[in-house]
Amino acid sequence: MATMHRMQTTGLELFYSNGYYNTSVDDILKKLSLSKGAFYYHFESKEDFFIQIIQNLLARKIYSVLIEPIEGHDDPLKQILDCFDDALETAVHNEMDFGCVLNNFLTEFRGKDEKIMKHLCDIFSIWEVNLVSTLQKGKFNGFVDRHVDCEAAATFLISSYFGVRTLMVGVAPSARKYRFMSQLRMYLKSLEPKTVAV
Amino acid sequence: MATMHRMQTTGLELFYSNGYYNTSVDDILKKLSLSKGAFYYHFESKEDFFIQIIQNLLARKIYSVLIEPIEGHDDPLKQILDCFDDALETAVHNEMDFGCVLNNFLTEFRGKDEKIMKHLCDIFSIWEVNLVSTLQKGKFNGFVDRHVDCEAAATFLISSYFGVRTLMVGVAPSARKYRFMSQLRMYLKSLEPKTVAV
DNA sequence: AGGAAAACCGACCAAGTGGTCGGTTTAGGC
DNA sequence: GCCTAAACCGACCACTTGGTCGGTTTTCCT
Repeated sequence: MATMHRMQTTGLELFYSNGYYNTSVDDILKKLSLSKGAFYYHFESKEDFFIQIIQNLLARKIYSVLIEPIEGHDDPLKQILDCFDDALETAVHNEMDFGCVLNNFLTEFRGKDEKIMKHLCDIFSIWEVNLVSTLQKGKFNGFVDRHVDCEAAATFLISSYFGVRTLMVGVAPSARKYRFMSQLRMYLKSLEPKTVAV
Repeated sequence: MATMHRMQTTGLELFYSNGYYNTSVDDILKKLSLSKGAFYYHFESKEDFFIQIIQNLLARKIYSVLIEPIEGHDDPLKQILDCFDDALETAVHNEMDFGCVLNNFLTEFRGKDEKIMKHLCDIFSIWEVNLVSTLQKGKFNGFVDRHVDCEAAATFLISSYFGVRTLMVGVAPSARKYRFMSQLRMYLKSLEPKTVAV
């Protein structure tokens, strides 16, 4: 059981940094000093292996970093700002950053492996739905202007997050983060309820 | 010379839809009914081949779609909005859309091939610099509020564009485009000069 | 027509790929 | 101690990869 978990952890590490197709099963086994036999005893194929990683590790990661910090609080706009800020700050301090895991895998598997794509889209969908409903609740509670199109806002927020994570890899991540956050703050402000004109 | 050009064109096609590492030289040659000999007569390696594609095709494409339509006009905010709208509309109608070419390659080569990364970053940089200077000119001409941080705005715009292109692939591209554009319009509005209070 | 250079062919190579399988080690219940 | 089954080993397989090279065809200039 411990072996299985170790395989998944280093599997995700390598898949994340080298890509799925560019990481061989042997690469993972070499890093763990294990043999082919051990791998195919626990998993029936490389694809199956990756799907289990998605469900066991990726899904939890996305939830704990991008969903859980936002849902269930009163002011969604402030929560979103803080959540993005934390996530980007973590990325800045991670010298082995390769962008948003979900974004990278979505890009890599597009049109190649439908089965894997389905699982990735499921995770993405959970994030999106949560964001939309959090915004709608914020509207109900008076933290978001009632004219705001919550689905549109969620799409825009996710887009910008995916994009900035890609931009931040490598060149001046800290500066890019700072610039991004300043504009995000402006955008979020435009979602706040308009004070009634005198 | 015609052969060389055909190779680059279909090379870009396949690299774009399948990824660089997941596309073999043989794949490209099979589609063109050419042989290994022809390939290695014109190019010294797969890497060299791709670099030439970047310089000959990718650079021009990015310029004609994302740079040229924006620069040189008066109101940069309107130009950006129209430019993004056109680019996204093209993507919506392209049933073989796999996201923004530049974004995908930047993601794929990160940490793998420094030489190629350099060339990709160069193209990216040109786009970024152009966007910043266009915004600054807009500021000078009174189309952009003088308090706007142009570099931050450019980062934010590029981020959101990269991200939405990824989101639009596959699931409901048209709806996603519409939602994105509505929020982009809002954001760009917040960059307009504030009318002086009465 | 002739000849040389440019363009192209395709068999071949070493290195890797995902996956198989017969066999060995290890752990736990009796 | 014994036996079974889970866990693991590593040689092996068919196949693909990027790249080479000796040779053939095309093209074009004189």
